[in-house]
Amino acid sequence: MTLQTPRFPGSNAERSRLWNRALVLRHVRTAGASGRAEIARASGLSTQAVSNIIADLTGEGLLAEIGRRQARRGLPVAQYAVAPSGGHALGVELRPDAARAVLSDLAGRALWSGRRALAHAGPDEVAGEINTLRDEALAGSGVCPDRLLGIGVVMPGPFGHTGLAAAATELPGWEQTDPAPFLESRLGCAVVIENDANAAAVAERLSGVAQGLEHYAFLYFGAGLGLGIVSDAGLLRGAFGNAGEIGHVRIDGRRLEEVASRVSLARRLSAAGHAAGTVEEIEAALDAPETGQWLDEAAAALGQAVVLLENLLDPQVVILGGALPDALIDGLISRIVLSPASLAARPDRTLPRLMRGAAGRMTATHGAAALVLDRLFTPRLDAA
Amino acid sequence: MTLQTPRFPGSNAERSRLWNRALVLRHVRTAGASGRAEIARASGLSTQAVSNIIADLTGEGLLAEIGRRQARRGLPVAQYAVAPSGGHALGVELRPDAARAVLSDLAGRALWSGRRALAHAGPDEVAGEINTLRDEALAGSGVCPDRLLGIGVVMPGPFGHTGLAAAATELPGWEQTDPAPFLESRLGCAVVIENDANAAAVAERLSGVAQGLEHYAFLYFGAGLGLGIVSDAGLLRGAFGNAGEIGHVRIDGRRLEEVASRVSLARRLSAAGHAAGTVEEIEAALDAPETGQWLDEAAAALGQAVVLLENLLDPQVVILGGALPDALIDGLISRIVLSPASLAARPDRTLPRLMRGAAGRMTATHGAAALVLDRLFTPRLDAA
DNA sequence: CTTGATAGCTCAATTGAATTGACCTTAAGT
DNA sequence: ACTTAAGGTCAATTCAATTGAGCTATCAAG
Repeated sequence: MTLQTPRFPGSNAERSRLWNRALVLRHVRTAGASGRAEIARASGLSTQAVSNIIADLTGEGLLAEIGRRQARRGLPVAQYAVAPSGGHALGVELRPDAARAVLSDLAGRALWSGRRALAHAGPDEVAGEINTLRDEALAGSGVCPDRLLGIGVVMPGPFGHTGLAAAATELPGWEQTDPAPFLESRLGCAVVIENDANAAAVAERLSGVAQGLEHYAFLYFGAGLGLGIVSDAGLLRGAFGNAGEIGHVRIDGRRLEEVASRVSLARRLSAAGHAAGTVEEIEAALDAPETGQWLDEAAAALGQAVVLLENLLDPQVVILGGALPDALIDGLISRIVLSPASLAARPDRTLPRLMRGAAGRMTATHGAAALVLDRLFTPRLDAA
Repeated sequence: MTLQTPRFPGSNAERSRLWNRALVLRHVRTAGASGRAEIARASGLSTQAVSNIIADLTGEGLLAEIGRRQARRGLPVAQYAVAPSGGHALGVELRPDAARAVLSDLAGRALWSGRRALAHAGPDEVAGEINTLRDEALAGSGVCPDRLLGIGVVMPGPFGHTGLAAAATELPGWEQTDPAPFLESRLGCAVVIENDANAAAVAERLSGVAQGLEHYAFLYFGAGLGLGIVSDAGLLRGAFGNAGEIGHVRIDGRRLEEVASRVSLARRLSAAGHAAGTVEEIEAALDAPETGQWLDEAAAALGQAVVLLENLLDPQVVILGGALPDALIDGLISRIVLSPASLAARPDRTLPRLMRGAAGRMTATHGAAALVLDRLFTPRLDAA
């Protein structure tokens, strides 16, 4: 084995097993409780192979038999389902001033959540705070430490040096540090790093409105406007992990973020004398005329952006979500008029072109946990 | 085995072998002639596994020992390289009025090329003409029929029913026919279908300027303007295979295709009395003032489009190419002023942000053949 | 000119995991 | 009761990768 994981690693019996294990778990999760034969048909494996894998997984507590059902003829099928408490993931959302965390089980349910203020958001302090959050989460939920599959961390992007003006959201002190290996060595467990939009996109696939979808885009309202692209059932991350910087795209001569973001709404509201620093305050100003004006303007710009995404990426659907009240997302969706001159205006559509994300405003934190769980359910050749 | 190939098929010993074979071939092709030990290090396989695979591949004629080189100490390494005549691919570019074809060897060299006029471009006639082209190609080049790995076909997209106005380039009679399975059954060999931009993008990776790159976008000048997106070393195809419709994207209120395409240039030239129906005629009018005006306007629009792509996809580079004279592509590249407010304006770049494609104006036809070859060199679990 | 180190490679045995085919179990239809 | 259908287990086989011992060719040092 090389030290540097190659782009395409060689395959062998053990990696085949890992791949097929993920295949079994994924089928059980997405298609619901299933019997061996059904999983075998869906995966192309022999029933015997599925049997062996199921024996492993039940032994490890990841899978559980949930009874037998006599459907048609024949022997009643032994139904297996993911055991929610077979594994857990800690999702951490890092912001310059605080870290939020959620401990989630395999079913995606939050067992514990917490928050810690950050005086400085540099690598050392962050590692320490995540460590504390993990301890609190495990203690507070009674979860056994060796049932923690990994920690997902959502950081504000873009990562590395780019031509984009350093937004106020970027974390200081991380310029020289590659977050994933650093945190992995400090925390002693698997760490997945993503930006908020990507995490939100993954969360929707795991337990939101994008279940079963393989191609979609998620427009994420954070401080600015982010974009998570899922293509061929995987995240599109780009050469440096920074794909999806849609906020800086110019629509009608203005950066999309200036028109369609929480910051742009807050600016408009506070100019009119409303407090608009938090989601709650924004929610309180739902009926303000400024909110209506913002909706109209934002919807016009977003409409063009969505058609742009449709034409470039040919997704099954575009999802809107993030740290905005559901009512505002719905308001945007109802106001957005999508051009029929788009790839996506196909007559045989089954899904709407726009949907609202299901995860609500804790999307990013939940998404961080979802990143870890997603790895368990996604066949991969490259690691354990 | 299921009949429908599942999204993620199960893995077994035989599929592992196929995967690892592709891994070996890919290394030898991209890194040049190599010895067993080097391939083993790069792939993470044991030297023994590499030995066995090399024995297979040389037996099949796909790989050949090209001598031994004593570099440093130790036993001189037996160097292996792809045997160019070990396999061939027929690339076919379908247009409404004609089909062009190239027979290419494993090294990407064209051994034969030809063209047949099409009276009707419906499925039956096209299958017949491709059959004839194959026979002519094999006869004309002396290649053994069982050395033909497959046929790559480039068709004008978008495929299926979309909201885009049916361009004049679309082929009639294919509305009800899924091209790949239809042609596969008619031609009795593997068939790969793509649009022109995707094929061009793959061609650049196999033998052009994108060798070794895993993230890039190819702006393709065909009749209109197409976009091939390579992400994570694979084509981004979208839910219905139509990703990359950049021609319909609006820049400053106009469809990009109206400003930056061969058709737009031809319209401008012919309004000024120049013939501009073919690439040759366009080449003859290189110094016309209308050409200069077109270059300025097209470059301005393309500059915005490129920054858009950079921000959405975070590619290593954006490549321009297709059926335009090299001088015009170079003219565009030199005129395009890229905003520094872009993800791609990172200080540590090693590649320019824009490059000209290497394949010239037969890009699409060569790309069609490259599609077939690419499969041989790309590890895949899903098929033979 | 010998000797040791280094690197590449081969042979034979082992191991991991999937497949195959025979057989068992349970239920529905006749 | 008997047949059919469906799910599942057991044991043997097969495929392909790994492991470790041993061979070969070259360079470098004594």
